[in-house]
Order: sequence, then C-alpha cells, then structure tokens
Amino acid sequence: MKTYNNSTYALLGILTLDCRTGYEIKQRMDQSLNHFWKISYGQIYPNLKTLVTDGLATVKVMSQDGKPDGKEYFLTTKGEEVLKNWLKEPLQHIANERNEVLLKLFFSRHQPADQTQSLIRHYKEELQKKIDTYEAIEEMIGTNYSQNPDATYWLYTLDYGKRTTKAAIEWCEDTIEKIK
Amino acid sequence: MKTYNNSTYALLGILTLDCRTGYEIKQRMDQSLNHFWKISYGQIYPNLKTLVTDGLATVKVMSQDGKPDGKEYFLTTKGEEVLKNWLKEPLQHIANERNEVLLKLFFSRHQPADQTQSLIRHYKEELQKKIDTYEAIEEMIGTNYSQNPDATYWLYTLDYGKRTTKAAIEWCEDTIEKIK
DNA sequence: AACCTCATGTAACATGTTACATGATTGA
DNA sequence: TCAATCATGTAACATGTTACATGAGGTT
Repeated sequence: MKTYNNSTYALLGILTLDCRTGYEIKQRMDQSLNHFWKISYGQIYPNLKTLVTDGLATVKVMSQDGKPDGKEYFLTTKGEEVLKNWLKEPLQHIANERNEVLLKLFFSRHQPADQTQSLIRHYKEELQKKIDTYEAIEEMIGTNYSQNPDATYWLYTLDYGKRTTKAAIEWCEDTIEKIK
Repeated sequence: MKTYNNSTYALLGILTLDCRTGYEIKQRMDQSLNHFWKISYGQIYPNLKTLVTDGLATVKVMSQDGKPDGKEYFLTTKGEEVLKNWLKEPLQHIANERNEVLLKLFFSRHQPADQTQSLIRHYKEELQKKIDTYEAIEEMIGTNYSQNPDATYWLYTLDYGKRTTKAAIEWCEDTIEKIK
C-alpha cells in the first residue's frame, strides 16, 4: 500500500469533519490543528488533487461563470480505509522539535546575562499567549461542538498543549532567576 | 547584513566548542544538541563551504596521500560577530512543533479505544527513553565539562527537556486512564 | 477609491533527508 | 576476513513556505 506524508493524512482526517473546499480546510486547520500541525495552501491544493487521482477522494466541481470553479472534496471508502490504516500504524517520528530558544541558550555564554534573560522573558510571553489560545479554543469547542463525538479527542490534544506549555513557562521563570 | 538559517548559526556556535571537522561537528551535535536541533551531513558540509566563502570561517586543508583531504574549520572574528548578532536578535519562530501523536489522537474517533491507548502507551515509552537520555547527558556534562563556562547553559537546555517531557508523560498517564 | 474577505491555484525558493560513492584504519 | 568506525562529500528527493496572479463581492 502506497504511503503518504503526515500532512496528507491530516487532509484525509479533516475531510471527515465536513470540510469540503481547500479554503474551508485551511480555515479549519488554522483554528484547530494549528498548535501541532500547520499546513499552507501550497500543500493543500496540490495534495487534494493527488487524493483524487489516487482514488482517496472525489471532487464535485461547481462551475460558476466568471468565478474560478468551486471544488468540493469528499472522502471515498478507500480514503477512509487509508486514514484508519495510518491511525493504527506505529509512530514514525517522536517529536524532536527544533527549538530556537534552546539553540540560542545553548550558546549564550557569548552574550551578556541580561540579553539572555530578555530572550527567555520574551519566550515566556509567547508561551503565555499560547496558553490563552488553547483556552479560547477549549471554550469554543465547549460551545460549538459539545455534541460532537470528536470533541473529547480534540480536548485531549489541547490538554497536552496546556500542560507542556505550562511546564515550559515554569522553566522560564526559574531559569530567569538562575541567570541573575 | 546577510542572514542565515538557524542550522548555519548552530554551525557557527559549535565551532566555538573546538569542533574542527565536519565529522566532529556531526558527532558533537548528535551528543549535545540533538534533543532540540539536529543536522545531517548533507547540511554540514555544504554549509561549511558557504561559511568560508562568506568569510565567517577559515579552513586548513591537510593533504594526506590516498585519504581524502582532512579539513579543519576555524571561526573568524567576523564569524563570531555574526554569531553574537544572531544571539541578540529576537526570536523568529516560537516552537510550533509538529506532533504526530497529537495528529493521530485528533482523529482517533475513527479507531477503537484500545488502539488509541496503545498509541499513547508507546509514546510514553519513547518519552521515558528521552528522559533517560537527558539524564545521561547531564551526568556526562558533570564529569567531562564541569569546568567549562558553557556548561551551565547546556544544563538549562536539558532542564527544559526534562521538565516538558515529564509533563508530557503525566499527560500520557492521565489520558490513557480517561480513554478507558 | 481602497481595502478586506472569499476562493483557487502555481512557481520559485528554502530547507532538510537519504542513499550512495569512496577509501583508510581498527578490532573481532 | 568481515564489520565497524573514521572521514568527506554529492545528488536526488521530499517537504514546506512565500510571493504572486486572478477575480468576485462587500465594507469603509
């Protein structure tokens, strides 16, 4: 069986959530998956085409005069199978995130302490914003998707984000102190 | 001033640690930066050339008959300046790590609960291995680099890894319970 | 009139990984 | 002798981002 990259599987998954057009998909990804998987139009549109040629999705073209064709995509049974198959496969890559702050910190002997502190302070502020975003999404899910059977899983991913980010914030606070 | 990508700055930084050859650099990166910044030979060798043509490093070629030339790289003053300059610049990207587990979890309604549990259980095991690695590196730094002025910064990055990974492990435990 | 959002798409570019080629030395 | 490690490097490929082109319709 042909394999795809994770962004393609993300596309298959998002098609199960009543997202039909490339534009809708992008919106939805930005709202809900953005904190652990983002994707650009440059990936979405060409990949949707591939899905169709591989029989994982079908497309319904809505010709509109003047406007470019609107295209709605639908998962096929084969597409669902490929999605389910990917879900049960073992993990390929354990997140080894590249972290710019840590990279700079690693070499921070080469700069004065106060610069390193402000580096971490800035990072902490960004992390705080992340937490706020997570909580906003959480609330949004509570109001708009409380009946949705997917919702519990979405909340798990948010919980992950919140917990690890909070741990990172605490590290920031302690490390700023230590550098003094 | 010309800008470089973070992998190139990582190279500049590593050259301050008495790593001289491409091979040495790779070894060192794998040992110490690997948990937040990895790099392959396909990046190292071409990038080292660029550093030389841009005057950020010099190279000393050691012709050996039969063997391919051994090449030792040294930072120039300009190279040091570029490094320091990068250190004090604001962060470009706040880590938005792509996380395969979360991506799968997000769509896990489409598979039975026990499969999702074993997904997370597997993840947890990998995270535990990470913790072990962090602690091994920590000990190594204590024994081999206790006098090194860089060492405190290295320990900060390890602390970050340990804390966020521990938070992730706790999330795994709790989430496995919740899915039951 | 200018700007924003909706909407689709491509081309150029940046970045990074993998497989391969080459060949010496060291140790089991 | 066979495998591993030391050591340098490239080419093909995979992946992803950015800038741009196009144009409708609504808002300021």
